[in-house]
Amino acid sequence: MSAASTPSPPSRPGPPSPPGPRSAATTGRGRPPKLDQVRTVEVALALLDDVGLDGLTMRRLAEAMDVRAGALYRYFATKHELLTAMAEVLLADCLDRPLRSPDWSERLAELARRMRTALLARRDGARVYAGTHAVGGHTLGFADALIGVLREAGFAAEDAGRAAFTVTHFTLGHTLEEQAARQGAEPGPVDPERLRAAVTPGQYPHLAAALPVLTSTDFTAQFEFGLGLLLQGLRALAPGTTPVESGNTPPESGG
Amino acid sequence: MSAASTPSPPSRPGPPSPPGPRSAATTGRGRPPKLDQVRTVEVALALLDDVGLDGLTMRRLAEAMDVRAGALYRYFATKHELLTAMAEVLLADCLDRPLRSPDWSERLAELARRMRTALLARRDGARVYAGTHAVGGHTLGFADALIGVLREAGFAAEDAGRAAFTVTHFTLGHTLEEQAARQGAEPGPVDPERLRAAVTPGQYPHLAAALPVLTSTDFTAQFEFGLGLLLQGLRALAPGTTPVESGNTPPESGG
DNA sequence: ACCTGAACACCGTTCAAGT
DNA sequence: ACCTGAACACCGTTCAAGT
Repeated sequence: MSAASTPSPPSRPGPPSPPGPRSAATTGRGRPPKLDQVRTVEVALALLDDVGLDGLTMRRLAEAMDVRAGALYRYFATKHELLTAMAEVLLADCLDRPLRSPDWSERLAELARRMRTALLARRDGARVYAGTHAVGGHTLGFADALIGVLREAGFAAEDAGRAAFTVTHFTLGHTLEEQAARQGAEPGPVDPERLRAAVTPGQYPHLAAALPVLTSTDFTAQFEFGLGLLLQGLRALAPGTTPVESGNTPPESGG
Repeated sequence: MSAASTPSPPSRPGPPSPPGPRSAATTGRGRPPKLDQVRTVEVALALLDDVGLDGLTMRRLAEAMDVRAGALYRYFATKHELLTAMAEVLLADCLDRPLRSPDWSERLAELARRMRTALLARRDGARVYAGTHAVGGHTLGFADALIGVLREAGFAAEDAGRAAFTVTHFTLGHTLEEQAARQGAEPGPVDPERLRAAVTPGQYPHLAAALPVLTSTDFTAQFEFGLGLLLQGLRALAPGTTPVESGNTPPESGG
């Protein structure tokens, strides 16, 4: 809602693509198109929630939009391009409200939590995100915010970039596993059952000892633990860490 | 090679599966089968390197084994089950040599590095691993080793389990992105080019400042940075950290 | 016991032709 | 300009029938 920018420019640069459909009427002549990029992505995301990534086909999406499958290819050159547009929208709400905490590590944590929440909000969201490389406004804006928090904390651009990668990769890996565990991993029976059966205490003593936490469904606690480790490591690495009191104004007050 | 254990027991427990093919001759009567689980997984991994995960179909695998596609279903109930067996073999070499370092955090790092190396060793290895939930000997053994290192360092089983998850999720997320970046993300042009084009310094000042590291191809440095953050966080959390000297014997010398 | 042949119910993608 | 109809070249999976 509100002032969310469109996920990608309407006219694609590549020569093999058709003229360039906008999100609404193009010329004003003739009847309005039944399809457009924005609505197609919306319907695709709704369908994703219904049938999952493996069930999301161009034919089913076309049916949901009351159109033949071939018509979709006027707006997305490939299914992968559609998935990329979907991934872009997944992150749409991550920056819709300000980061209030004065503590940079808390602001960083908040961004990571928002990313996890955004991916969890739709069925197979993490898989969609992992399978694409969106470079739209939401994705780039999120990455910019992540690096921005770190640079304002005094990190050099290089370390800030690396740390942002680390946080993103951990969040993606965690959410991928969480989402797989939450819905029984596509086919077959539930995971903890198989794990319990496979872990023979004699062969895997440490695994057996940790079995309660390994089969726990408190994924938030798991995520916070990992995030805490990363933040702890970052704090130890942070430049100019005056141990306590003050130290709130960023070194560059440019932005 | 050597004494690598078979990835999974030959007879499957589920009632809807056929009798139970072993890896070689079953009765000794009749001509030997053209297929078996172990060889099928080997050929599938070789085919994966050739054609990638998206090109790996049951029909192509069957062709590579000089058999019709239907025959594969005597050994694997679904394609997903085959992929799970492949994922299991991916980690086969992770524990084939001892962890020599006396420093627990270095042993943990070594395990994470071996996991990354194992996933990178085959095309789309990280995607195969992420898409499955193997519970075979190699996967469980690796998890047991990870938790074991942490418990020997004095961590309680619960924290050890959570930390093992964190390391695994980071490694998976990183390797997924690394492997995607290494081969131009399936279709389309290379990523850094699109990223450079999309990052307008005015809109994304922090992204622009970090662009060199974001488009760097030194993935090992990136991985080591993230791993270092995690280890730093773990060291700060480690119980009974006698700063230097001795402290090598695990709290329980049972196993 | 193990595999073939043939089918079922789908896929993503292309493109002439209609309107 | 936008969509349909119809096809192309595939998929995963099942299962009677052969040997």
